[in-house]
Amino acid sequence: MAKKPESPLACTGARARRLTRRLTSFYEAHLRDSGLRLTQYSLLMQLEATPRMLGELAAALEMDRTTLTRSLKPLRDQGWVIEAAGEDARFRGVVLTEEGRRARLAAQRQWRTAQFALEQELGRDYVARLNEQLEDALLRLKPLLPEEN
Amino acid sequence: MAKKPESPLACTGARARRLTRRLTSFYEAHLRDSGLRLTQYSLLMQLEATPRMLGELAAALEMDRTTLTRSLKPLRDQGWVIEAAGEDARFRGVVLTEEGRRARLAAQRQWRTAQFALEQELGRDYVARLNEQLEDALLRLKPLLPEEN
DNA sequence: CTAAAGTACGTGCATATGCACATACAGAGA
DNA sequence: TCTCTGTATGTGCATATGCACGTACTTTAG
Repeated sequence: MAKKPESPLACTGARARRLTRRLTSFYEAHLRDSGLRLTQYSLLMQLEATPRMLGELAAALEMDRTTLTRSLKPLRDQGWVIEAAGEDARFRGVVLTEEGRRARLAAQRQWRTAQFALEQELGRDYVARLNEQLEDALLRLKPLLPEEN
Repeated sequence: MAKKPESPLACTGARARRLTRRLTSFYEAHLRDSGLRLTQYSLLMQLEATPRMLGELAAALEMDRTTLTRSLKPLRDQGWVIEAAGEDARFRGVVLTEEGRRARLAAQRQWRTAQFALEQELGRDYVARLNEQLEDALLRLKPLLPEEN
């Protein structure tokens, strides 16, 4: 039994990237009116749940710390988020403003529309399974620790 | 039965993005020596298979055309790829150079290491299933067509 | 043949992503 | 108190991503 020749499509990472692109464009088509990107929406949701220090927030979202810093800028510019140093001046607290709360609420309605549309497209159960599969893969594939220097 | 409250994690798109980040960093940790990003590797593989016009290539990889243009630049700079106009000067053919072929081959070895490591981490069958699931989701979730103006 | 319509691409702009390096601040020890 | 070290964060650089808009070249209608 010869090994199957490798096709460029055999790459799990490439596939995941492609699916993510498609999903992102799907969600963002619905979020367009809110002026929020999908990432930004996730950010606002996370802040609503628990205001946090920047680093904590990055860990919760599992985003690179520096990516988060930059992702917050447009939200700051819109007045949806405020950053303030805590007692320990090294920390920067990130807080949702009242306007931010409103923006999040509006965006959430559109997000729901998107999620509903996705379930229409793929089937409610299919989406539920997909969520579980993604979640399970996340549980199994541990993030790489940055090299401890 | 009351509806479950929505958590920020309920979003399929956010989950997919997270998994993609993790997979990308996993693969790229292995590809590091080759100097290629995962996307660039996919690109070289695709070119090896069939040299194409830029637009065709973008469609094959399902990448935004303009993203592809920019992604080719570092490969051009490395001398791995050459672009040339065809008879119809509107088209630009993208061709792998001999050096590009060598780079691809070296990268492919490292990609294999990565894929193998992934299978070690998650189990061979699990990865196979994940691939199928991703592929299936891609088949079902059609890409959005840009608005026909 | 010439203007209009169509096709394939590139550029500018705004994020998203992560690494390497620099900075700011706090606590521990001399 | 004055480093030294550790912690939280910011910046520079190089892609990745996609939309809106502009450009170059071809084909087609008149």
